[in-house]
Amino acid sequence: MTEEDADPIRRRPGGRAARVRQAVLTAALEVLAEEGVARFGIAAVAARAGVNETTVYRRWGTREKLVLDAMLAGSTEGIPVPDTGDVRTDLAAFARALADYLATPAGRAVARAAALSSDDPGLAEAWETFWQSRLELAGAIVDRAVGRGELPAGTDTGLALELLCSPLQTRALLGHRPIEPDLPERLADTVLDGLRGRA
Amino acid sequence: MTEEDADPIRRRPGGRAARVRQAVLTAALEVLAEEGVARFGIAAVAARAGVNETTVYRRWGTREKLVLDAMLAGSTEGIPVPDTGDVRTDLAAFARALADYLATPAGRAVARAAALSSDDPGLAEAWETFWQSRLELAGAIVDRAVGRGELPAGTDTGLALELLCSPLQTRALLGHRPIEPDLPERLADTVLDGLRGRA
DNA sequence: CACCTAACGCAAGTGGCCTTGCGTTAAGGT
DNA sequence: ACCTTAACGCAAGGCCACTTGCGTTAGGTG
Repeated sequence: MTEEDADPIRRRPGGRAARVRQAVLTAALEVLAEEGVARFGIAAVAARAGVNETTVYRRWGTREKLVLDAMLAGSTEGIPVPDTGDVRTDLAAFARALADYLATPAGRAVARAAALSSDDPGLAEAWETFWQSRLELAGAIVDRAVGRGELPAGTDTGLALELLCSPLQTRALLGHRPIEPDLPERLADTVLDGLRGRA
Repeated sequence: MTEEDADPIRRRPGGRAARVRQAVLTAALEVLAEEGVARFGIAAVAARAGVNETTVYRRWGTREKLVLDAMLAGSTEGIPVPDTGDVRTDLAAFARALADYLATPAGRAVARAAALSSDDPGLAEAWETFWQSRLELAGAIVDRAVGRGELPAGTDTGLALELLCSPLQTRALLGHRPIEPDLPERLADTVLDGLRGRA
């Protein structure tokens, strides 16, 4: 059974609706990157998308839901996950890519938006899946290292990535303090030593 | 020379002004803990403090400044910094205390508020000093360990605390995902091994 | 092609956040 | 005790996010 057939109302995923949706989401990402989360408003998004304000309110309801949907839709291009055959190189490169992304207006906006809307249980769950999918991709770095014997068998992939990424995320969120160029590399080194234990 | 004398306007730190200030700040902390950052409003704070709305707006101006001031004023009681003579015990206890604090409504509110207002340069600087003072206190744990020879001489105190604390902060900020009971201890262990390097 | 209706545009209206002008209260000095 | 004025209360108003009712457009179907 398909879920579309279970829908009591006949939806119209065709032409105009899809066009409007795409225009609004891309406009939302642009406004988010330019104005920031605080000044992010439905009116600006609607104007840029060439769509009436009412339409946006009816389809998404609140700012938070719109931001979330825009993130999910625009998350096709993510942070690249390197695979050079060396854990240290991979982790350092990934940390640097994340740091660079968080330094962009869009990156800052994503982090802020998630922090904002994590009060709502429903939205929090959606963000959870968002982060989860991201972390699973990067988890391949650690898993491959375990397979090659570079890291012990019982290594906690999630803990490793949290140790590597959250310092960067925290600086971007609470942050004021910039990310030094050598920070990603130092993080990767320290985390690796920590995972290997006192060998 | 005292800085009060340099002020061109005669301030009145006495009786009523101080009473109003204290009432508003405590009311702000209460509303912040109960309603969260998103629903935090000047009207609710003024009503609870038994003060007119206008007074709050004139003294603080915006929500962000009020929240920041309330945090700074209420930061006298902070997270205790243990000193048991063992780094691992100290770090684990501190991480647990931080985790417990971030689990409370007030703790969540503090983190969210900081993430929200970090767009404004002036407020970001004020928050920076806030975090800085907190981290310096906890830095004593690492410094003492270096003095005892438990950690190498070149240990980066700031990096150590960031590795220990930011995973917890990130979970509280973006988070949905609860902090497991054993997470603080595992963080302390892994970070310690990382700092000691491949010895 | 003709019909149905989901989805959009338009415009008026609501409520909450924030500002402003003016009169009143009380702190602090003489 | 008296005066000055910082700080507060009150009330009116502006601004902006958000809602709602209704008419119109255009996707989808027989």
